[in-house]
Amino acid sequence: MHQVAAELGVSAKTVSNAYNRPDQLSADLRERVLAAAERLGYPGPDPVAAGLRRGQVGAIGVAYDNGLSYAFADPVSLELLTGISSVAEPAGAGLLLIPGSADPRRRVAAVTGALVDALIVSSLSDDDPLLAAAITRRLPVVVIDQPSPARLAELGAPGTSWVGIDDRAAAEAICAHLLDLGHRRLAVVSFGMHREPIERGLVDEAAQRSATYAVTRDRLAGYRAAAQRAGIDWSTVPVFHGPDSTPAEGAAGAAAVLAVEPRPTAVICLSDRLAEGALRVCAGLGLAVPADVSVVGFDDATTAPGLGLTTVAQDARRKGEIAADQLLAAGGRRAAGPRWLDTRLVVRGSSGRVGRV
Amino acid sequence: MHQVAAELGVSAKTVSNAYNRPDQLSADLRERVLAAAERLGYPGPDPVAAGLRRGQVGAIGVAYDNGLSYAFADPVSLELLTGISSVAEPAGAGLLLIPGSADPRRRVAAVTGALVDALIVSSLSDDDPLLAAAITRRLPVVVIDQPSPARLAELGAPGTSWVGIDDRAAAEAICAHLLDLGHRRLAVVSFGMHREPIERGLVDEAAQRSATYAVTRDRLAGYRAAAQRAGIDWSTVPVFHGPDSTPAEGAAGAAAVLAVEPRPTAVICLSDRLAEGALRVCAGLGLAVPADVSVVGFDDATTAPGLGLTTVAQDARRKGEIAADQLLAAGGRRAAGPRWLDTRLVVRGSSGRVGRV
DNA sequence: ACCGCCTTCTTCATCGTTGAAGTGCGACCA
DNA sequence: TGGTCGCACTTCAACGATGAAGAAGGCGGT
Repeated sequence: MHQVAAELGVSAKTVSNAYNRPDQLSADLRERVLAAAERLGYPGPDPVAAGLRRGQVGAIGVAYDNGLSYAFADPVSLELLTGISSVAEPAGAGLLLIPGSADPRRRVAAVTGALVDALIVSSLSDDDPLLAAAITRRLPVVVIDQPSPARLAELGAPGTSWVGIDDRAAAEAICAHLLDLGHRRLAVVSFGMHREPIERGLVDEAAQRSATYAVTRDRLAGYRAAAQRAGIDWSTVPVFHGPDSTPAEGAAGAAAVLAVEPRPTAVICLSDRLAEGALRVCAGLGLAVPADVSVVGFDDATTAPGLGLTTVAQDARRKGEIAADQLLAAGGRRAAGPRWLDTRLVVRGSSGRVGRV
Repeated sequence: MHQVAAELGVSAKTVSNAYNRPDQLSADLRERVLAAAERLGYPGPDPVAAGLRRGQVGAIGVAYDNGLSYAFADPVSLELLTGISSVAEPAGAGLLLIPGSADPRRRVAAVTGALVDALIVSSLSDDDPLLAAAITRRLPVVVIDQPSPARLAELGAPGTSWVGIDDRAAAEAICAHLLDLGHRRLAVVSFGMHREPIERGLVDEAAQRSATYAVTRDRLAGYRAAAQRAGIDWSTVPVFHGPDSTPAEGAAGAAAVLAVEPRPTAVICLSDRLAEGALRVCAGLGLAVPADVSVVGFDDATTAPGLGLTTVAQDARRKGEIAADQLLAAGGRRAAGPRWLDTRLVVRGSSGRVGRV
């Protein structure tokens, strides 16, 4: 920049203005500056330096629990991203997808070193150091889904907002739906309970309660509450747990719980992706849905209507929009209180009265 | 940072080292520095300033022709993103999704102002000013798909690499497949030809040739070449053109071309997403596929097997991997030559011999 | 003729770091 | 006992820009 300025015998500030404040100099001089820049191979003001000086960089960071390829594969997190970008994009803000890693140190370093004006963190376990790192940066932060607002309060993060749903109540509702249909032999297929993956398999109530993913914990608690209210002994309900929310895990889980005798009449999956795998397994076993087994999911993902899946709808896109709005409005300075979005039971063909029709 | 240094009576550099080079100071002092930082509310070294000083920021920018929500909706661009992140993420590099905009000035500004070490630009029209902006920045740049290497050479962008496929040859192959099956009455459903959307509708050969999206132009040229070689008068082939590559546009296009008399026996879609819409329309019209009409797509997207769609497979994920590799290896300093990936005809149930079986 | 104002540019200081090179000092070795 | 080494830290000088405030000149109004 100084070279260009020297070339024309003007000040560096004038070159700067040629790019950022065209009204601050004559059109003629501006032309000459731009021409000289071209000639000297000056690529224009360095955004990093400008960002330093201005104190903002025009980007929002997005950090996930899982890796990026997972984020791109999961319909719900795509909805989230879509929501975020639908607000950020018109505002001219970029989205920095922060690289994940199994190594907590690298995860933290990526958040610490991200060149962003604000952060959205999503779906972290209660003990994820990534959250602390985000808070330490003293940037506006919005947490989506988990950890829960309660946990945030514990961490003493006053500048941190939260958006999510009442997972427990939503889970209760869908379980109640099955109970209303007469189901008494339930089974659950769950996704991850802890950051450190524990063994795939059936887990007892104590383990369920100790899940460090709030969403997992709350949904399980919701199912349990509804079941117990209906007089079901929860210890007889097989709860299978795998690390991820993928159809493959859902298939593995469904296969495991459907092997239990007496066979459950309803399989409750913690997500639609798990349910997708469960439906596949039912088909493979020759079990009719819902005549032999009812299968329900969670999320009402884009795939759910096609699968005819009974599920709980939550508006992931809206979550993203709200989070981004939060950060862009008022520069995200003021943290809003926790924001609970509505959920809605969506009954489709995968759930029905117990027993052959 | 200086505050923390002053508090302890050490130099600023030592504080810096406490964060970045733990081996450069005693563990004891490091502890004290970190404690003092905590006490004073120092959030650790500012990544922007560090980025300025170091000359790199640990992020790769990704700029699209379309907006971000489109990128998240399209299976092929998701594959691309997955490929990019599968390489960038383990390397600890973030992905900055650069906001799109209908206004070219904003598009350009977003690229000019992005805090990144390198850029991946994808699917731009030949005349998109975004590309020039990317090149001007003198960062390593990889272009995916379009503009073509020829156009890049024209622009005189020596530091710019390219990854893509031979769209023309691939298009020729799938058209030849239909011709081999005996089809003589072809129709084409195309996505965008120019950045500035022109009216939806049928377009003649001159318009087809003048498309500024190289991919569109080349695929159309490929279909045409194969058809003409088989003695078909291309001017009799209805080519419908809509702005986007979505099932909705595919449906609109298919409806339009299937209304032409005599009705085409094969509908060639420029993408699997368009073909998805075309298949829906066929079903709606009561036309059996492939007995009444063959439908083919392009891309072999993740949705294609489920649709039973005959298509041309291209490895979008691999493109992303190569692009990211290119930029991370050797700091992307050296631009590699153009890199053509293979394509492969994938025959499924949506194409068959002409006429009722 | 004088004043004030606008336009157009300049000066100055600063944003917060970190590479490269330097200093002081105890330890180790012959 | 002198010399060399390595550790732990410091000094210096950028990295490249831009906000705030200031100065020169021209111009219109009274």
